[in-house]
Amino acid sequence: MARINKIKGFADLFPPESNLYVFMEERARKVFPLYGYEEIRIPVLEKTELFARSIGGETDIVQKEMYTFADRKGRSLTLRPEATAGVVRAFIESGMASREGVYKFFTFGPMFRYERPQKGRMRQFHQIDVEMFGPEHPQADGELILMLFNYLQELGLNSLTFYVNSLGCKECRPQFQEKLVAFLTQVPEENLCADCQRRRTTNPLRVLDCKVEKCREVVREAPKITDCLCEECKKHFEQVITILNQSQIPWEHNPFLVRGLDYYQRTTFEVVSFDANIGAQSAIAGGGRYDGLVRNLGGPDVPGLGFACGMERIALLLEGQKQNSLDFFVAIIAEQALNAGIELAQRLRQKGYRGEVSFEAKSLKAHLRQANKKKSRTCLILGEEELVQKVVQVKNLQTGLQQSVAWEDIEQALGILF
RNA sequence: GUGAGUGUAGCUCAGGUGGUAGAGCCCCUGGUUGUGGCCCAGGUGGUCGCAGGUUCAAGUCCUGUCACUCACCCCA
Repeated sequence: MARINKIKGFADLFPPESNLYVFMEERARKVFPLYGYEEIRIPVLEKTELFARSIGGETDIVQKEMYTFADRKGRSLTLRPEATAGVVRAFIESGMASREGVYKFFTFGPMFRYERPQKGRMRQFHQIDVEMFGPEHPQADGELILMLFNYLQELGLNSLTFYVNSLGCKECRPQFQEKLVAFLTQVPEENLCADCQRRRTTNPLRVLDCKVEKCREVVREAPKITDCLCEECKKHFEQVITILNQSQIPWEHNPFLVRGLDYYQRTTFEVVSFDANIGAQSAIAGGGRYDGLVRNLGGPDVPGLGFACGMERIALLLEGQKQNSLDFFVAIIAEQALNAGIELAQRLRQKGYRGEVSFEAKSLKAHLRQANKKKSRTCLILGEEELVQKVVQVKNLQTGLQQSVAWEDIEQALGILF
């Protein structure tokens, strides 16, 4: 029979790799609640319109990257390409948006984008998503970035850079865009790459983070958004910076940081790694403030901000870290001892020890090889003699020391023999 | 959507000019009638991505096709 394989850009995760994901989730559950965030669960599938309206109809995500299907009644549904839209929808739909206060949530799960896969980019990928609603204060932006920093440290990640920028608001951004367009139109065509020649009319902000060298030269002379901010935005940005400085976050102002989703306002940020292992996709997290979004999706005018971490990319940085190991491995060398082995193992598990029992009697040599391979700390040997005397041989696989232990003392012995 | 590269054992890969498949690792067994990791010996395992074509003969040459990888665009 022909085999059926997984579809392009989707992955099966097995140990040891899967352990990295467990680790990231575990640390998220540890760190985020320290700041008052609670975990939520929301659907993976939403009405297509939700994404078109929140992310922006002209963005690449909506234009060419969405997994969109018609359901059995012909309604257009889309697998979420990012989490924020769904969280905002749920926030409004639950009625929470209409009650005042500060709301803090985090969630994680799969996202879907129809792109050509490459290193650090999958069609089904996973994000850890954090959202906060309510505060308009710059301290909220600052603390959010601080929490992200804290979380990444908790994962053991160092040498990261936080790029921070402000995109202005509805008032000042259009003014800046005008200036930028004016500047770009007087640049000789041959000084820009083909993409940017097109972009300077369709999406001028994107020219700012083009990677082509000659474009970057042009951009160096271009007007900077942070020089064109209105008073309010400028003050906001300065206060965010104050928090970043007092928190000793390794941050840099990147005036060319433009995010690909339309809903961002004011603060935006991105965390990048220069680790060789991560490939060309160096951004491991990104986010910002999206003050108009809740209203835009039919809710009240509640400010919001948040970020997402790309788990696949972080996994590349963590690679090979987490290896599961056992506390004991029960080697059964006599058929009659199989059931006693199960019983013994069960008692140890009730004390919190992790271990496995062999389900078939084999040579002791084969068992020890296996125990060693599974990186078990000890091997419990159960054969004919032990069965008769109601004892078990406990061998410490690190030291090689071994001793006979009565069944009723096994829990205690395992504690000592570590 | 664009470009480049790669498909031979579970994994990493050898296989000038065509002559009907190899190594290392892994796994299993034995060397030690019940003692692992090192060493030694042996063993399991392959429709050479798939389909056509050329040829007495194709892993090797030609055509097509599929898959994967990396990069661009863009994003986490």
